[in-house]
Amino acid sequence: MKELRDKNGLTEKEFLKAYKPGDYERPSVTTDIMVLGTNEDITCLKILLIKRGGHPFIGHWALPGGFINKDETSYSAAARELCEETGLKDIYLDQVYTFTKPGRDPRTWIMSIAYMALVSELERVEGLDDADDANWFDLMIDDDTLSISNKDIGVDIRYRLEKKTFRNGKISYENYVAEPVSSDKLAFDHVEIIIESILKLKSNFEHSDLAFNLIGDKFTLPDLQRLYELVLGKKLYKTNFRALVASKVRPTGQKRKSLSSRKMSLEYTYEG
Amino acid sequence: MKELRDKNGLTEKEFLKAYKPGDYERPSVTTDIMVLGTNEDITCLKILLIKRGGHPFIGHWALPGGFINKDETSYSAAARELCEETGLKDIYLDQVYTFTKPGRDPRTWIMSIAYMALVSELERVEGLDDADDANWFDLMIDDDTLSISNKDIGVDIRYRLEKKTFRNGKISYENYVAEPVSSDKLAFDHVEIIIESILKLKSNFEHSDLAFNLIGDKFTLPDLQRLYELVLGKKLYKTNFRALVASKVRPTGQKRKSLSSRKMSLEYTYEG
DNA sequence: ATAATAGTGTCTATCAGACATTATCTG
DNA sequence: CAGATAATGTCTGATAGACACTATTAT
Repeated sequence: MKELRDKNGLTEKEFLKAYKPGDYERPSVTTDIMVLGTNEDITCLKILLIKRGGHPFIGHWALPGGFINKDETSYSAAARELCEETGLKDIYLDQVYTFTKPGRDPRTWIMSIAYMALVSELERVEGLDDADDANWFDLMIDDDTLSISNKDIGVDIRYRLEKKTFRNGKISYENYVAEPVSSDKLAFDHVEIIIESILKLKSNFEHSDLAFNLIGDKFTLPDLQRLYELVLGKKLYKTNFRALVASKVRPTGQKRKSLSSRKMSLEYTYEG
Repeated sequence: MKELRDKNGLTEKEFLKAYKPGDYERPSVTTDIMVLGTNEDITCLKILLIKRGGHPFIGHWALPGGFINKDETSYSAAARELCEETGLKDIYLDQVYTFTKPGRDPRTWIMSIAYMALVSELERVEGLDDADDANWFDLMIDDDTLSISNKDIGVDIRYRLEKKTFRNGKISYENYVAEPVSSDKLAFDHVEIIIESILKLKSNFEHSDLAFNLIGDKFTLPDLQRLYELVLGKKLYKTNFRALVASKVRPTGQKRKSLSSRKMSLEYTYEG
């Protein structure tokens, strides 16, 4: 069983020794990372974008990311790029989807493995406000509009969303198609990456502990509830919300002001 | 805004015209497809594997799949490979995860975008039993063992599963690590692909209509329930199950024998 | 002092879990 | 006919949705 030979009479060892990768074309593969946080009072999601300094899409805003090296996984590449470009590390980072449509990058054949990163309020500010061309943007999404804006630098990128139904085997599912309605647009197919990631975040949010990556180590329940309401896009009932998270949190015994309401409230921490 | 020039003074058009992909190394990218079905009486999941005819892993069983071409998406590549290798088309096909660990292919740097395909009993048999080296295997998975076997051809591949906890940001999640316990093993990291895909199938199964891709157009409720029990790995109560699927199915008015029990039962169809 | 928010109590509709009963079918 | 399975009815406990009320807090 060990010394099987192929049609050329080679063992596996001999085959691998002689192996030369073919001459057919190969794609470049990048990671693109959607980094999400919230603003001070948890009223708005924030997304981190980088201004492109070279062609293509020069001057356009894009997701941070970069090419994957031969000796790393896509996860390590995403973590490395994130740290290099923003200083963020040890944060939540998860693979979302791989984008492969030919022509998605006008240069050449480039696939992108999309990741989603979540940062809490406390880590969020660090070293970014004055980074060369990185900036946090308000991200707002509802049933028919996606908007990415930053008043300070006068950027307002808007897409109109249209629901479209796709079939897959015997079942069908809905997805959004984005049409730009502002003169500013995101680079590449990064809108699609953002939409896909947001949908995944929403659908996992209620039944996982993802929320605790978007809030500090110590928090109040009103703040946590604001966060849930912000991501899910709907009001929740206080009592029901507290029952939902009761088993996940533990009171610290302290009190603190809620970030959202500026009122005193009991402080809690995540029971990991 | 249209005629931005980069540091070399080039417009985007000029840049793209002059663009030469760098000389740095690029990975090959394949798709691997986990095709799932069930046996005649819905007592066992079936997985489609192909026997490798060349190095590496010559003689080992592997997921069907192949390289992605420059002019197609990973989805089209998966659909194309599936049709070429098995004749299956117009079936459920969905991206699962992209595997990138260096060394996962002993030849060279190869990433794989994993897909999951679901086929119903009726389409399933078509043209495969005597395909060169493709075969359906019984797939069984529980908390500590994964087994892939086919009595007819005397194959019994087994892995011991160990739960391991990983951290991601502030939260932690569990995953399985597989150790082979049979002399036969799957090619490459295909065990990991199978485990990841099965977990995704299970977690989506209850709250989606995935099930209807694994059963014929017309079916009995007892059969549909067997399918749910098989995938979820637990007994369900008839009444509760019927309440769950009531809104998704419609009686045809006919009767037919259940595949699982061989008793007469009302026939239903999927209300897409 | 007042308006807003925190914390808690409770009522209800819904739904999953769990049996029980009767009808029907196969061998 | 006997044993198994189909179809349906109903009870229970958990939980999400929905308000109400009181205590606290910021301005």
